[in-house]
Amino acid sequence: MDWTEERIAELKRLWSEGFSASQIAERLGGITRNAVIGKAHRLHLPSRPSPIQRQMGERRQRSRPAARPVAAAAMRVAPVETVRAAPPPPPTVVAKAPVPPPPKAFRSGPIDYSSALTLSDRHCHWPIGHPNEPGFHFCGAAASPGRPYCTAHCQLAYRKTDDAAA
DNA sequence: CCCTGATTCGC
DNA sequence: GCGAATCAGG
Repeated sequence: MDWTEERIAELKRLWSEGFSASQIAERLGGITRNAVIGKAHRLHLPSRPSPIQRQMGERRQRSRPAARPVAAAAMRVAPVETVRAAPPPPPTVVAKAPVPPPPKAFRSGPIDYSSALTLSDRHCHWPIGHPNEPGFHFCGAAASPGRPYCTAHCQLAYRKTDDAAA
């Protein structure tokens, strides 16, 4: 894979939005996180503080999950059937959501997820982008143990408050 | 072990 | 310039 203008732009965008190198690598496809990091380094992209701590400590990097779009897109893309399993509630609205949404439910459905990652249970199922848009994909980062989302998105989806120390 | 980004260095 | 291997770390 060569670094086209588009890919570089995407790299810069995702990198600046706080996505991990592996996330970016999967998003761009065909490259490893090493390649991403190496390229980012060469582009003189600002380095991020400390990898993990950033996820845990801050939650500024919202990634606009497709809460409603899923349903809307489903209607256009294909007959809705099993897609209704709503993706995680929007960060701003999830404030007091008592129970998290079902994990993998929204993985299956009429929507063409060909662009989505091949997610294992260990990877984040947080939808990113609009299901009907080209760039749509699932987060794909390492998920928290026993959870469908990565640490960053878990906070948005579950609104945990008991792991302040963690 | 899982993961993270940073750096090195042969290509 | 590229990125695998490696390093240093949570």
